Amino acid sequence: MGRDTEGTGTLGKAMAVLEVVAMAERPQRFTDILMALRQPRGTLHRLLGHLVEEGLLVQRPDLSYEPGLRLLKFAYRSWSGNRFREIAAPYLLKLHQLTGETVHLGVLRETEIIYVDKVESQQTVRMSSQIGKASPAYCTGIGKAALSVLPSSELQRISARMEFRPFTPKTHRSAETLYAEIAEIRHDGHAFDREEHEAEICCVAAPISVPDHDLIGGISVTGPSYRVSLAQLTAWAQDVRKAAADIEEELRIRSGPGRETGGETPRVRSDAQRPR
Amino acid sequence: MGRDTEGTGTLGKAMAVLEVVAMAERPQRFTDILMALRQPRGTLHRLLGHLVEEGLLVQRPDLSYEPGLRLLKFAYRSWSGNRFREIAAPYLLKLHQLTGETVHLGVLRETEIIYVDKVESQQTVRMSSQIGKASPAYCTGIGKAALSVLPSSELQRISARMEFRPFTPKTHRSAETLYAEIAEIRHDGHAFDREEHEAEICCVAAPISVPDHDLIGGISVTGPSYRVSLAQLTAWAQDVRKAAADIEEELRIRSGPGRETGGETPRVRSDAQRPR
DNA sequence: CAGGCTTGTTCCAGTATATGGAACTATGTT
DNA sequence: AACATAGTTCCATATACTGGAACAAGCCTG
Repeated sequence: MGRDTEGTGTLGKAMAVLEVVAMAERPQRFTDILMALRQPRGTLHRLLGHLVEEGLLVQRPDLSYEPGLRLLKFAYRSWSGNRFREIAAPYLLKLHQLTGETVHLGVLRETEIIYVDKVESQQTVRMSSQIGKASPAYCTGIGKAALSVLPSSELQRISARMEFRPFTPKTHRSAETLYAEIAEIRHDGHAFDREEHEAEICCVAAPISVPDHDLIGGISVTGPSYRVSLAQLTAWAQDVRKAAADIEEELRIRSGPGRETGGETPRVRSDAQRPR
Repeated sequence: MGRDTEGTGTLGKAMAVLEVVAMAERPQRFTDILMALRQPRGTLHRLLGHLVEEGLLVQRPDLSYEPGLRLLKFAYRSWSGNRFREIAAPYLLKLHQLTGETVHLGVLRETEIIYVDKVESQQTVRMSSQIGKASPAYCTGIGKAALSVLPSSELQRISARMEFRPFTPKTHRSAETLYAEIAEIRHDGHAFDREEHEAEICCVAAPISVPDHDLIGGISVTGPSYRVSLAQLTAWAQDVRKAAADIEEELRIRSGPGRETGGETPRVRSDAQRPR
């Protein structure tokens, strides 16, 4: 063990706590977090105190913890200033008009897909139902599409961390079957979700990859099985691929030499050397 | 100096970095952050590396930094599971139907109001335009309303940190004039924003305070000056106050003995003793 | 195109700060 | 009343953060 020595010290631990609290359905008590993280009591206690003081967590009267609002503030800028989202938006809309179904934009982060934007019919939904929601990559269309464009070493590393929880009867249960499907996806250029995450829900997705930005994600068209057949999804596949390719290209253009939305003189070095 | 010794150590510094990057209009470069925080180069460099590794920041090809998506993921739960928002939602809607104008729900955090929800006419807006947005408390309706229910020691502490940036000709420029208005607000039970933050925009607001949750915020009805007169706002004031009072009461009921949305057995102690 | 300037990266000794085991207090259970 | 459970505090120790200073690399400017 001790292979990947969380190089981020205190910060890493703090984020691990946030992760536990934010991903839990209900407010977490001290002991819940303690057991989830297996940190020493003293350490965790101090850490929680700090997180509360920083406004990242809030402690309720019954002493349990839930995510604090400061996170919302941070996320606002993270979302509203996101160029990926801005650039993709019109293409999402176009896809929605073409298909009449819900369109998602998502980004791969470790083993998860984080949904960044969404276009759906009934615009009654606010904070668009699941912007910011994270779903496992191995059982979602965008997730598998994104995985398919990963260098195989990365795919290896990431899939090693997956849990393969069986959400439906059709969910992948091991890396092996996932790899097999990813091989297909690499060939086809698009991925399906055949009710693997939620029953009665399926989608087609295509990957978007911009190495310069370390950005890997994708877009998808999603619908209920009773209305959207696999044949229908297959028919849409090329449109989805086209949209993905267009977004990818525009991102490349508008980031490299570009100015525009915070273009800034690109002082590219011989090789990307980030803090390590 | 050195009065309030940021008790949160490493975490505090990391959040200060996030704050700088998230609040800046454009991506921040190393030196920008360096000057904003006046931390030693080595320290900051390592910290940025950690933040990137954790996905809280993203480094662009030109080496500048912008907020990472992981923040969006955290915020999703922070918002979707927020009881304050859930409970207030129907009252916001009612106020909107009554007035026809935009209704906001906000929470006070230090010197800022963070907007948590919003109801407006044209529901075309997604991620509702400014959910998660933070505005200064001293020049917004909800902000001043919230400040008015603070114990005066707290008001003192918080207002000492304010910057009193003059957004419009009518913005408060010092704590003195603000205090004077707050005295009025305490008496009336509601606050106005008379084009103090944005020209041509005004609002009425009422405070919401639930000490058990350390929750102080408010709701407001906002409109453009050409359509909404001060007299009109004054007429709405009692409705806003009523809504605020109703929300406050429901929060008290549903949190104390309540079960419901993660009610949990309230193990209230002799005195609230949080980690310090 | 050489010299100065700005920006970002790396190194390392010193020490402040986080660590974590263990004892303690408070609350609820048998 | 004794036990069990949940949360809080304490403190010697060492790890991980600190921050000055040197280094590397792009960028002017004369």
